[in-house]
Order: sequence, then structure tokens, then C-alpha cells
Amino acid sequence: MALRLFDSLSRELRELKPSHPDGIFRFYNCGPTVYAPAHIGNFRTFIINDVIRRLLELELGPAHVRHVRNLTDVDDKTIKRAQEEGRSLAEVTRQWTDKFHADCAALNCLPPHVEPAATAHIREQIDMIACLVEKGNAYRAADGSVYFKVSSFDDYGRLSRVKERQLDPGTSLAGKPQAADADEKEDASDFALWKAHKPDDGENAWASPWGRGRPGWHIECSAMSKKHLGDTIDLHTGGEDLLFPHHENEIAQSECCNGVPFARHWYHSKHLLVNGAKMSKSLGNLYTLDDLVAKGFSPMAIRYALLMGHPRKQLNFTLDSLHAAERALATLRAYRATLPATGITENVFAPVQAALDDDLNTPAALGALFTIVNRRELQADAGSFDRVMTALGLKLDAPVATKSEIPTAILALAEKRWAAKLAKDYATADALRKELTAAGWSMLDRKDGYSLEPSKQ
RNA sequence: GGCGCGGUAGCCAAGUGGUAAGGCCGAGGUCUGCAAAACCUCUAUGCGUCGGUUCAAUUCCGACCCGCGCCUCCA
Repeated sequence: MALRLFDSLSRELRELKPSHPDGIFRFYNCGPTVYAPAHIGNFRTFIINDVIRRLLELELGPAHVRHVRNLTDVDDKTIKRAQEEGRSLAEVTRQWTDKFHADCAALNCLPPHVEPAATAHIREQIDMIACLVEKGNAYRAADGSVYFKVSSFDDYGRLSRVKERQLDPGTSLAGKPQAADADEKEDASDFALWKAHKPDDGENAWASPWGRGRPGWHIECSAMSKKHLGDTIDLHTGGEDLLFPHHENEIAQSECCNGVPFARHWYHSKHLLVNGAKMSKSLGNLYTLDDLVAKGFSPMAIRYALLMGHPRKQLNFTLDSLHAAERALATLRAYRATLPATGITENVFAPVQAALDDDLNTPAALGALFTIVNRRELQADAGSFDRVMTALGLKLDAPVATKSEIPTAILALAEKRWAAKLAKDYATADALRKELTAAGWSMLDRKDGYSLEPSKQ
């Protein structure tokens, strides 16, 4: 069964297929800007892309998928952060790249095959800008910046339908100042390919044919996808916010330079809402992975919760839904334990796979999964169950606090209670359980011992 | 103002022109010193409002109300 996915450009469901003779599917996913910890909205996008990657590998075989996801390690935000902290840009971006990798691993996202960083591809970006200047699609402004001339590309705006958009005075946009470099541009819609060095940039500048400076944001994806995947890629993805201007600009740069179609398929996932509103620090509803782990939730429950909504629909993330995810995983864990290892030939989980193949309908897939789980008369084996869990990227390892994380005072209480229980002194045992609960710990009795878990907040 | 999306049980959330998946919560039960876990049963005459089309609409059409996103560097 082949994966059908909505294409943002043609606005229809289309099957994903490799187009190159080598049969390798070329997949480019816009990655993070590494200047701070990623939040769960970022991770929704990366998890959705991880499921796409997994489905492609399931269908085509792991050797036939090439997944590239970039790291934006030079831009206004990374530079600003480095300047504020008095550290080098490389130091700051290294720190947040490592954190991003750790978070991805905790969320069970497969690492991309190539993870190119913008600062490691300055040469390629300069080459591409030079190509655009030479072809008349770009021009150097007086200050040494280079801009893409939007009017030189007839097809500009096809992805975002920008020609149908109008800016009307008296609206939210009217008060916004134009970019500081607006005066240098020939037209307000032109965008920077190369930004001339400014005092604020500190040491973060590279030599170029147009003078010292740094690449604009959009050019890195055009240059790096060209280098690592070729002139035409099979799938290009990102969050909905990237559709315009980022992806529109990438198309303009790549197609003007390369002279061939840039991406055969575009896919954009919708943003996450938290408690019904866009995440923002001022609303206090912006969560990082660490924020939620600190509240006692497991990374796998976070992944599950982020898959509970359709990727092309805004998902309202709440702590309640995270709790629901945690419980749902526990049920799956218990179900998994009842399954024989192998031996069932019929794949009862086919409806789950079918839902995923149908435009990545993860909530329908989870629904189908539980429908099967609830019908115990259906014969399933662990192998087929594991395959569908692998497609979703859900791991069922029991999250248990390790001994070392438990305060000794808590351990002592637990030991006393266990002794009281063995002595059948239930009054004392119950009193000690209450003390543990008050201290924020749950004591789970088993036949031959006990375990301690932090209570959920 | 332009472009686009959505309003389905207490919460999250699929879906279809033919009479509402699933998860959580809640209620009852089995089991267990207690607690937890596990398992079983139940839980929307209803799908924003009002019209229209139709034998039949939550699903199609229209109007309206409400919410959300994007509109030049936010996944």
C-alpha cells in the first residue's frame, strides 16, 4: 500500500513515489533554528515528519529513503543569543543542537541521514547566489547585500497564492515597520540572499564576491538540498508557517538557478495550540520537552499526544490530553504482553496501516488500533503489533524511576511500609502509604517487592 | 482587508448522503489486605445556529454566529 499525502501545491492527495532512476526517495524536511530549546509545537512537526519517514521506509525499504533535515545555525536569533551571552556562535549553536538531538532521541525520532548546517555550507550558498546574480535573478545593493528580484520569476507565489493576497492599510500589518534594509531593495517583496555585515553581527561574517556578510535564511535550504539530494527532490516539508515566504522563496531560488522543478511534492503540517491558543511565553502555555518531563510525563506520552490529532488540522494540546496519552500507552503495554510472539498470518492491524497511508491520518490510525485491541477475539501476534507501533514510532518500555533518583528519606519510608505490610501491620502500612503520597510518591506493591514512582501532577 | 482552517459527548478527537470510530474522565463490576494495575459492562435520539436540496444530512448548498492560523526571516 502506498502512502498518499496532501500536496500543498496542487492541493490534492497524491501518492509519494521516488522519481529518480535509482529508486531512492529524496525527502527534505526544514529543521530547527538552534538558539534555544525546541518547544512541543516544533516537535509536533518533527514527529509528523518522522512518521512520514518511517512509512516511506516501510514501503520502499530503508535503503531507498534519503532524509535530509537542516540546522539553521546562523540567523538573527542565533547571532543575537551568542552576542547576549558573550559566547561564540558555534558554542551556542552546538549547545542547542545537542539538546535538540537529545530531545529527538527521547521522542524516538529517527535521525535524518544527513543533517547539514548552514555555516558548513557557506561555499554552496555563495555559489548559488552567484548563479542567480549571473542569470539576472538577483542584484547587489549599495550596502553589499544581495537580493532576489521577485519580479524576475513569473511563477513566484504559486505555492502560497501570494498574488491573490492583498495588504490593506488599516489592518494589523499596516503598523508594522518594514525591515531595516527595505531602503536597499528595489522592491518590497524582494528578499535577501546575502546580508552585508553589520556591527550587530560581531565576528559572524564570511567573505563573498559582494563583500563580507552572511547568507540570508532561505538560501540555505536551496543550496543544501541541491548538494545532498540534487536539483529535484521528491518531498519537501515543514510547518505551515514556512509555506510563505520561506518555501515560496526556496522555489524561486532553486528553480531560477537550476532550471528544473524544485520539489515534486510539498507537505505542511498545522501548528499546535495549547489550551486553545497559540503558544506564547506571555500566555504561559509554551512547553519544552523538559517542562513536561518535570511534570512527570514520559516523552513517549508526549509523542502519543502529538499524534492524537490530524497533522493537517490544528491540534489543541492540553495536560489532560497528555494524561490520556499516558493511560492509552499503558493499555497498549498491557495488551502487548498478552500477545504470542509470532504465528498469526493474517495482519489484523491492516486498518491501522491503511489509515496512516491515507494522508497520514494518525488519529484514525490510533482509533483503529484500539478497536482491534478491544476485540480480543481477533488473533494477533507481537510481530505484527510491533510493526505498526514502529510505524508510529511508539515505544512501550515501561517508564520507571531508577533507584538513584529516589530520595533516601522516601526509600526509608517505603522500606518501613514494606516491612509493616509483611508483618501484616496494615494500620502502620496504610499510614506510611499516606506519608509517601503526601511526599509526592506512589508505592506500587507487587508479589515479591515494590516500586516507587513520582506521582503525576 | 486578503488567503485558509475549524466548531462532533466533561476533555482530546476520527468519520460518513442512510442514521455517530477511538482515547481520557466518570459510573458499576471482577480481582487484590489497602492503593495501583489488569480485565468486563455502561456513558452523544446527537454532530455551532437558522434555512434549503433530498425518500434520507452531522455529512451537500446558502446565510449567520463563534474560535484559530498565515499575510516577508515563528515548526
